[in-house]
Amino acid sequence: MERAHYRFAEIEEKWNSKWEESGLYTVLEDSSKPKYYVLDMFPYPSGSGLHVGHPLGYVASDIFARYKRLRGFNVLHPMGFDAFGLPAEQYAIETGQHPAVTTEKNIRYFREQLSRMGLSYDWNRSVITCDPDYYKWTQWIFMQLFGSWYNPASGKAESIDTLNTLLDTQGTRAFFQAGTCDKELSAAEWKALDHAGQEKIRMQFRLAYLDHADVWWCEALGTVLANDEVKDGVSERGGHPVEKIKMRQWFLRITAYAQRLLDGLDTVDFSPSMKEMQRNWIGRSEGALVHFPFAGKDLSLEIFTTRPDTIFGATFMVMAPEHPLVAEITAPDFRIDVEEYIKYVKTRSERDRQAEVKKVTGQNTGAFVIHPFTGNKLPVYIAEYVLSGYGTGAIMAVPGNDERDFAFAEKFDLPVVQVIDQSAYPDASREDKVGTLMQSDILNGKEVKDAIAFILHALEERKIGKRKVNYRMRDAGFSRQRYWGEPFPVVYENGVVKLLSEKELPVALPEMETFKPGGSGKSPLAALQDWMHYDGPSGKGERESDTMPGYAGSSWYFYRYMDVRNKTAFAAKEKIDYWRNVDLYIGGTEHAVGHLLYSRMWNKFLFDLGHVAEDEPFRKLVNQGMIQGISRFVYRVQGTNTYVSKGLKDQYAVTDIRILTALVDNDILDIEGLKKWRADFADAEFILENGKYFCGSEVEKMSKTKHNVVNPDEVIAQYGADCFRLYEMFLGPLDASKPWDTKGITGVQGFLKKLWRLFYDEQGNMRVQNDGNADAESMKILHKTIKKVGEDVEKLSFNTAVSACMICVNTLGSTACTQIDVLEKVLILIAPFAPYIAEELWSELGNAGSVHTAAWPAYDATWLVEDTCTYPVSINGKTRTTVDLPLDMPVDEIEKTVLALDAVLKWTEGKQPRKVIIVKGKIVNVVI
RNA sequence: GCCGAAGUGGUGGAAUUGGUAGACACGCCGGACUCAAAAUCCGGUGCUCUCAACAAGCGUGUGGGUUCGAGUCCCACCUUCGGUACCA
Repeated sequence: MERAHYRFAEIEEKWNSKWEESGLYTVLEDSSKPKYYVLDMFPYPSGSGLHVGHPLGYVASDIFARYKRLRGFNVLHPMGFDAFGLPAEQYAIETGQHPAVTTEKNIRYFREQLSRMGLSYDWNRSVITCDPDYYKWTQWIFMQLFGSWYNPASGKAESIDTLNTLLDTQGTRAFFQAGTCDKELSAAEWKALDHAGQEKIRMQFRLAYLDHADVWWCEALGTVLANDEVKDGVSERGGHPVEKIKMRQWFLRITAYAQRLLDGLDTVDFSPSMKEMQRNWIGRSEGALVHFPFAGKDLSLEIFTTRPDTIFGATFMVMAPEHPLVAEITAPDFRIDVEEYIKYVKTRSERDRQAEVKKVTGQNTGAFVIHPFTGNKLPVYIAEYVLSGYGTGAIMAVPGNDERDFAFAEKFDLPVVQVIDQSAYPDASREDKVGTLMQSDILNGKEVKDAIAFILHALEERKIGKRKVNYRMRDAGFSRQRYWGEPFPVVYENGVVKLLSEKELPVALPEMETFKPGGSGKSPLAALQDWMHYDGPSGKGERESDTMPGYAGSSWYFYRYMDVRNKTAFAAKEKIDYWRNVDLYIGGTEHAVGHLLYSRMWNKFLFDLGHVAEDEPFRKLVNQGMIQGISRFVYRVQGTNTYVSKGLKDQYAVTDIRILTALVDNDILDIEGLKKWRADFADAEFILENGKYFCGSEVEKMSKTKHNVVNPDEVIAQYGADCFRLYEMFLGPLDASKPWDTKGITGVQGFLKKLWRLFYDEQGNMRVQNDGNADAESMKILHKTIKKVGEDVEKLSFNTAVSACMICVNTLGSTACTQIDVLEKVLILIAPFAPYIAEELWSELGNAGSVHTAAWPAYDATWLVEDTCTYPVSINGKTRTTVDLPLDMPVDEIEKTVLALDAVLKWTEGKQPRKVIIVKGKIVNVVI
């Protein structure tokens, strides 16, 4: 191989196959080394392949994994594919290609792309969620969830058997009182129930259970739609009307874990903002349940409020339009209007209902409730701003202390009563919990905090209501009316659900010709009558036609990596005991409240049952930012095929048109390229500036339709994987979103060339020697860099680490350092970032082993000491001069020297300074 | 709307976490090498006034505040991005 130039293509191909042959990244359990588990959020293998945004996190985790290996850890660093999902199914409906086929093709392409990047995954441990050997265990975990309940007494999940024992001996009374069961039964009454009746009660406890819930139904498309597929109240495809309908569906009782999910956040290393998002999502609030009896009926309205102190300010009630009592309590004269309003609400998304605060809608039901303290009659309304899923689906409206209630009262001309005197708090808003109660009978004169405590006591004493901790989070919907997901391992016998036996796992997804919906909102599977009808070891009945959602397979995959081929368990106990949990998890913030909460819940559940070793799955979480694309625009003069350069576009009426980003270099358009790109530009005319056409640009999400996608394959082909990796990191901090502009890559390319040049001269002769004479400047920069890069990598501040490497190589170039000890250490520092070139040069120095199994160098602090220091001298905050002083000069000595400087005397005009500010032994400011 | 984040030169970003703003790169300008180009190397580059230098002034989204000192802390606002429960 010619040595004069850095030939990345040859080097990378050579080492890629050598590493694979030698199994360099194969990892086994090894109790002699500390373990470290570095995990990437696995990708959904979409049809368009990877773009330059995907590898950001993968490169970062790879650098960290390599660094940890150099530090002596046994590192588990796997990768797999989250392969079930909606896009593959939609593609199948459109093209008739089986999702399994397209998914497999996509995965192959993803793997090929990933393998070029020099990522040190142990591919032997790869998982694919749509593989029956994998989803067998997803189904198995579902069976455990179905067979378990959350025992509030022990604070953890237990087998449903312990619930049966409790019910047999005590009935449901205690659960009824706690609000977790809707029937109050004695032990005898419970025992008297038939199987179906008992199962109905047990359903209220199981961690995976059946219930009814809304889905978006589109009559015209004959299918259930995802929220994403509904825009502005109509289907995104075709613009057909949609409405919400109720369907029987599976749920996971994640709310049982609400408090533990909240508490667990204190034990993990997530960013404060990530914890905040999860806390807000869980949304714990302390308040009260209060019963307001309906006038003239033997019924009461149960409401939840966080402000029981304002109960005397309640002037009306608002129920969610979906509230089960609405039909029953509506007065005859109001029935038509109420039904009309409910129909309107059915077309509204939950987000719209909350988002449009300016638009106040609602409807009087004609019913009244009796205020339990005053005996006043209060009208009852329904309104979309009250959601059925939160609290009890009904509120007492206190317009004096709630903005939305106030807006509602104004619109419907309802009374507003001020019950809190906030005059002592002029800056407080209407909703702040401060002030003194007034017009509130027994609460008058009390501060809000005391009033809350007092009224809670009064409510409980009079049996009108009780304290209640409420969570905003709802149970997780676990059914999808889709084909491309895990089938449920259940059978319905006369409408009563029952698990299949473990021996029948996996319940394979049956083959299908077409993937069209199964009619009346059912999944495509409903059309497979042979499959739907079950007659096997577990009895006779109907199967479940719904499948599990995307998050089922992704909620536990990190355990399967520990023991991918296990046939008898999702992972062997001893492997889980070795690897325990994920030490560093890297992925996007978009999963903050979805995937990260579900997988934490599954983990806690598996932990309760003794299947895993740790209560939390992820010790440390780092969120990488999104890499955006730069969209380029040309400006067409309206009604012509003439395009005007950006600087002149204001003189015309123009339409902005996105063009292929690759056709633009440094804002200047390649006109010939554009003409060839698309036929409609073939005979376009251009109005130029200084003989050039300047394009506009905008930073946006990378997507095919915006023509701004940059494919890593092309970048790697042109610059090499090492260069690509370095540039991904050099772009900016890991957690920031930033646009990709390939132009800047020449900077890191130059760095790699300079690195090469440290080892080979222009004739290709090796320059490195072993004469033991590195000059002081080389030693200083080396040890400074070891310290800096080590600290930066620990902080995952890879952009600054790369900068430090650049400075180091530049400096060693100018000192003409050829000393082997120095250069070997530099190679180890660079190895995690640019594994190929480091390996090549390392082996060229005559090393037998791999640079990736070397030891991270230690720095020698004696080389980091400076003899003098430049002190800035500021006077009244402005830097007036600087002075060089020895580092070991005592502080009072420094002070004397500085105060004697001409520049200082000039500014103080001989006066004694008022104050001398010294920070870390430096005089930074002299105040006159 | 609600929850979370970000805003620093022409561009990506750095800043010891309250102490010399603009490290390191890209781009641009000038120079060397070359018949020429590419590549490479050297120098310059926040803005304003100035032929230029010195000096000065202004500068971290906007408006206030705290401080000897604010990109960093506090208050209000603007813009952009992520999530908002069936996209993954």
